Amino acid sequence: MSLSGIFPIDRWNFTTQSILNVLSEQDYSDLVANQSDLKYLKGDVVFREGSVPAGIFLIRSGKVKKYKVDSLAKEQIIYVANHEELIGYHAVLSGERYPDSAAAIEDSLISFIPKEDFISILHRSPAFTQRLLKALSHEFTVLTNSISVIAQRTATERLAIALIVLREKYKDEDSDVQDIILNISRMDLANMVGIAQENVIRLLKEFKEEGIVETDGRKIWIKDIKRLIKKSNYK
Amino acid sequence: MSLSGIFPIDRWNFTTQSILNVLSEQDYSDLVANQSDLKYLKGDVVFREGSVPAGIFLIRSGKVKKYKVDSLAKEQIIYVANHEELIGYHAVLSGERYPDSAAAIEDSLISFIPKEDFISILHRSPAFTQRLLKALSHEFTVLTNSISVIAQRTATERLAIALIVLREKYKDEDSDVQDIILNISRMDLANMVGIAQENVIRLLKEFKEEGIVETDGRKIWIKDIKRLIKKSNYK
DNA sequence: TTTAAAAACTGATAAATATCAGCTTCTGCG
DNA sequence: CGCAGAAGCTGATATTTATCAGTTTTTAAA
Repeated sequence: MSLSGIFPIDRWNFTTQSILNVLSEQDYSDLVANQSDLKYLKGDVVFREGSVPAGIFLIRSGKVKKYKVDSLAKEQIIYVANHEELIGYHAVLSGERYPDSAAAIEDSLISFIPKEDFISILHRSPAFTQRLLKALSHEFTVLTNSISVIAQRTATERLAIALIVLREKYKDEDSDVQDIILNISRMDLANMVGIAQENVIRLLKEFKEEGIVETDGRKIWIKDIKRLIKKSNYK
Repeated sequence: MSLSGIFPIDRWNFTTQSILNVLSEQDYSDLVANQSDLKYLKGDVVFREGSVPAGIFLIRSGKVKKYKVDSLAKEQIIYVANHEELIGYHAVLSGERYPDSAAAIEDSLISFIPKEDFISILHRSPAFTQRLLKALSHEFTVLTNSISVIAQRTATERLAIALIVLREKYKDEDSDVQDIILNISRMDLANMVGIAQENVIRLLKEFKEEGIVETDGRKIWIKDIKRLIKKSNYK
C-alpha cells in the first residue's frame, strides 16, 4: 500500500473503508435496517461541531471534509473522508458532542444510521468492536502524523503532502490514468495545509513552473508524482 | 471539569486515567499478573517510533512525553501523559509499529504489561473494550483540537494554551496551592508548541513582565491563570 | 567546592508567511 | 447568451517566526 515505495500513504488514511466487512449478513442488515439515504450537495453540512450526535454516517459516494472552525472563523480541515468511510462515530462512542464538523466537498450520497442500531450491533458483535478499536488506533497514527507535519514542516512541504494524499483519494480505482485530477478549491487546500489561500496559489504556480502539476481553472492535474514526493521532502 | 468555567481543559486530556476501574478484581489481577515495574530516569526512552510493541505501559508515577521525531531531528511533542495513564496500547490494538516515541520527562515508575495479557482481558471483558473505545474516541477529540490550534493560532496563544494544560497536569491533587510550578525544560515547551526554543524564552519573558508567570532557573510558576487564559484567546 | 556541560537567555538579522487591495477569470443561473 | 458572484490570481508590504552567534546561568558530577 506504499506509494511509489517511498511515501507511507497508509499513514494518511483511515481504514474505516472496510470496517463493515467484518459483520455477518444478519448483523449488517440489522445495522442498516433503519438507515436513511440522503443526498448532500457540494458544500452541504453533514454535522456541526458542538451538536449532539443522533447516529453515524456512511458515505456511499462522494467526499466529505472533517474540519474545525476557529474562533476567528478560520477553518482547519482535519481529514477528507472518501466513499465507503464511516464518519461521526467518535462522538457516539465517547458520549460527547461532535468535536468537529463535516461537510460535502463534492455531491455525496450518505446513509444515516441511528445510534441505537450502531450501539446494539456493537454490543452484539465482538468482531465489530475489535475492528473499530483497530480503526480508531490507526486514526491515532494518522492524526499524530498530521500534528507533527503541520507543526514542523514548511508550507511547500505541507502542500506537497496534501496533494499526494488527495491524489490517492481522487484516484479512480478502475482507471489507470496517470494524471489524476483533483477537484478541490484553493480555499479547501489552504484550510487543509493551514496557510493562506494566496500562498496556496503562489506555491501551485511554483509547482506548475516545475512541471509537477498543471491547472485549468480550478482543476489541478498531478503530472509528476515522483517530483511531488521529492518536494514533500518525506523521510 | 472546566477550568475557570472558560477553558475546556477536558478537551486537552485523555481519559485513560480511569480506564482500569471498569475491570473486576479478578480481571485486574490477571492483567497485572505478569507485569514488571521499571524505573525510568528523566530523559529515558520508554518506547521508540517504528519498533514493534510487546505490550502496554501503565504509568504508576511521573510524567511521560509522547513525541515524533522529524527527519531533520526536530521533535514534536504530541501529548504529555500523567500518572495512572496507559500508553503504548494503540500500536498493540492496530497491529502496527509504534507511530510515536515515549520518554520520561521526570523520574517515573512504569509497569510493563505483556500484550498477550492485555489482549486476553480485552477479549474477556466487554466493559473494558467499551471503555477503551470511549477513551480512543476522546483522544480523537484531543488530537483534533491540537491540529486546529497548531495550524491556526499564533505562537503566543499556543504557548499560553500549553501552559494552561501543563498547569493542570502539574497540579498536585491534595494541595490547594495557587501557584503551580511546572518542571519542564524550555526545549520541551518549544517542542510542544512547535516553535523555536528562543521564542519560548522571549514569550515567557513577556508573560513575566505582565505578571502572568514567574521563573527561577528552569522552574516556571503560573501566577495568574485568568490572564493566561485571556492570553490564550480561547473561544 | 570546583568545574564542565547543559540549559537559559539576548540581540541582530534573515526567512517565511500573512495581509491587503485590486484585478481577472471562471461558473452557474436567468 | 449575458451577467453577477464566486473563485482565482497578483504585487506590495507588514508581521511573525526562525536562525545565528554569542553570553550568562544553572546543574550535576568529580
